Order: sequence, then structure tokens, then C-alpha cells
Amino acid sequence: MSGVAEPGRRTGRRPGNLDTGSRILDAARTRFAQNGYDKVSIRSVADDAEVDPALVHHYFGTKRQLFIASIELPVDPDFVLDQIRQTPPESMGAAIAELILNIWESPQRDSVVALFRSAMAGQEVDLIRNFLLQVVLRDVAPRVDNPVGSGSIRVQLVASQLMGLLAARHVLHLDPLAQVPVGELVDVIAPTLQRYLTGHLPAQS
Amino acid sequence: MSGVAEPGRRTGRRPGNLDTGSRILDAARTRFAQNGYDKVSIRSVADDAEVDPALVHHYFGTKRQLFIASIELPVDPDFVLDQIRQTPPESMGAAIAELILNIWESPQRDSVVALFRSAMAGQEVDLIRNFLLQVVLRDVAPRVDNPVGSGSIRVQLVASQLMGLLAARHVLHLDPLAQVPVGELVDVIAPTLQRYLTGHLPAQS
DNA sequence: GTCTATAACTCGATAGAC
DNA sequence: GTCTATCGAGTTATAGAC
Repeated sequence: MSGVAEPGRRTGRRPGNLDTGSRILDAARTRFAQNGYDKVSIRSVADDAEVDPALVHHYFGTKRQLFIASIELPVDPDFVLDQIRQTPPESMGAAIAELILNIWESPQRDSVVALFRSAMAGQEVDLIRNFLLQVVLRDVAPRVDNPVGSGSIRVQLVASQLMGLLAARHVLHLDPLAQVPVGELVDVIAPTLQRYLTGHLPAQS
Repeated sequence: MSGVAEPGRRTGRRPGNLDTGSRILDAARTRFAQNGYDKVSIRSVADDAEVDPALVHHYFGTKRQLFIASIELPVDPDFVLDQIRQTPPESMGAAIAELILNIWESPQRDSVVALFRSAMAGQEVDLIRNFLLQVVLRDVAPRVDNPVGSGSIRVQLVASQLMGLLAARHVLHLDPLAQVPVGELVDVIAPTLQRYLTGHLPAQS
């Protein structure tokens, strides 16, 4: 079977090994999520992908470039933002909790966790803060800007609760919080987010 | 002036250079807070303290020991816990917010931030989770355990909001949230914590 | 495209002179 | 108590053979 080329068929190079590049990328994603940027070595990624370390450089250049490539959110921000846009302000708390918490249970979780950990470690912090401020939050803030000027604070309070949940559940793995089903957690968190967005904030009155 | 010893005075070794050990400790504290455990080298701490790197080992042993020594909370956990213990459950939200947020504005902030960043980076995570679970949270959980079994989840929800606030304000420095005076923020956060502690949690009913 | 070999560097920790 | 010198391990990244 093997080694003997049937004339006209099965000759030449075998079709890409499920693509070496994407195997590297997958390995990098989970590694970065588990250990954070600093503690991940190109060698360990190469090992996980069962690939030579030099190949990682060959495909992605420097470690930083590999990180950026691996982090690239497979979720379309516009898709998420569109759903939020179509939600009336009175029910945005539940909508956001539902959307975000479910993303964190999806395969995209590794990317998000890796991004968050890197931000906390001070790596790529500008990249992340800009993404947060200019892409995600800036879009929602004007819709909840009441009283005038409170919009940014409101959405950043929401971000703080969401980040804390990410830290507790997916980084520290606090039990039993980490074991609570998403659906229940959404119901618990939604009222908090809703109050931050449209509720009465003592300091603003 | 210099070099000439007046008889009977100013002889012998000069009084300790403000103590080499504490200079090292101070440098380590701010370094760890700014850069996290991983990115701090013993050499860099020694540079900041204007001390030979070998001296750091001489005084504190390994890097881990230096970290623990530098992290050592200047706040007595019992002091904080006592104040919480003396608060009736109905107003614990405000009490906790008041206590914790003010600690984060005190000189102890660097230690707390360093600890948090290390936890997020996966360093010393057992040490931190145990501290959190067994020292801080375990004490409060039984007092808000209603319905039975909800106590742990309740306090961990509180922890999540507090950690998120720490991340947003003191790690990511999100403006304008990072600029809000503590007093106002306490009033904003307290109701959230109170609901988590004693309020109605949809999933529990 | 893939891999070997290695340059160039940083780190923690130690031994030992002074 | 303080410093020099260095070991050994780990890293990114590159050069070049195949």
C-alpha cells in the first residue's frame, strides 16, 4: 500500500497535514489561555502541535506575532454589537449577560481568557484597552447616557462585573461559582448589569 | 570635614544604610505591583534598591520567599473580618464595599495589586485561592447561607465584582471609572454586593 | 517545507574572596 | 555584610543543510 505509487493516483505530496499552520495556532491558543503569555514558550507550543519549533517562526515570525494571530477573535464583534444594538435599553442587562457568558462557554473561551490574562499581566495592555474602550464600550455608552456624561461610567461598571466573573470562573476556578450553569448565572448577573446601565446610581443624582 | 574622626564621636560603622533589607523589600513591592511576579527579576529589584543582586538572596533566599515577604499584607485580616463580623447581614454590602475599596486607595494597594496580578498570571495561584477561600470567604459565607447551600456562591459573586473593580480601576486604569472618588463608588457598588449576599437570586428559588 | 545546530541573551542561584 | 564570578537552565531567534 504505502510507498508504492499507483500510476496516476496518490502520487506527490500528501495533502496538507490538516495544515501545519492551524495546528500551531490551535496549540498556541490553548497554551496562552492556560498559562498566560509569559509562561508560554514557542517550544511548548511546538511540542503540543507536534511540530518543530523553527516551524513556528517560519509560519508566524516572532512570539508576539504568534500571540496576536492566536488571539484574533473568531467572533465578529459586529455580530455581538448588532444584537445589543437591537435590544431596548431596559433589557440590555439580560441581553449582554446572555451573549457574553455564552461566548465564554464556547470554543472561543480560550482566546478570551488568554486576552484577559495578558491584559492583567500588563502585556499588550494598550491593544486590549483600546479594543475595550473604542470598539466595545464606546458603542453602548451613548445609549445609556442618562444623566448626560454617565454613559462611560455605566458601561465600565458593566465591564468590571464581567471581567470579575471571568477571573473568578475561568482563571481562579472558584468553586462552586465555576460550576454554576451559565443559564442560572445569567439570571443572577443580569439585574446587576441592568442597574449599572439604566438604574439609579447614587453618585449621579 | 569628611574622613577626620572627631575623637569620641562618629566613629565605627555608620548606622545602617536605612537598612538594606527594607530597601530591597520596598523595591520588590513596587516592582511586583507594576510588572507582576514573572516579569520581575531579582536583578531589577536589586538595581532599584541600589544593592548587589547577591544581597537579595542573602536577605530573603529564593525569589518566591522575596515575593511572599513583599506581599505580606500590612493589613490584619482579622481586623477587617472583625468589622464585617460586627455588621448585620442587611448592611454588609455597604460595609464590605467601604472597607475593601478604601484599602485599595491606601498604601497597601501595591501589595493587593501585585497579589491579584500574580493570581491572574497563574503564579502562586494556590496560595491566593486558599487565602481567598479559606481565610476571607469561608468566614462570611455561613452568615448569608440562605437558602442553605447558597452561601459560598453568594460570597464568590461578591468577590467577582470586587476583583473586576480592581482590574478595571487599578490594572487597566479604565477612564473615567478609575477617576471616580471612592465614596461615590462605594455607594454604587454596595447595592450590588448586598443583593448578592442577602437578595433574591433567581436560580435559587 | 522541515529540521538541526547554535548564537545571543536573561534568569535564579551559589561559591567563595574580601 | 558585601561583592565578583560563574554555573546551569531556560528562552527567542536565526542560519543553513536537506
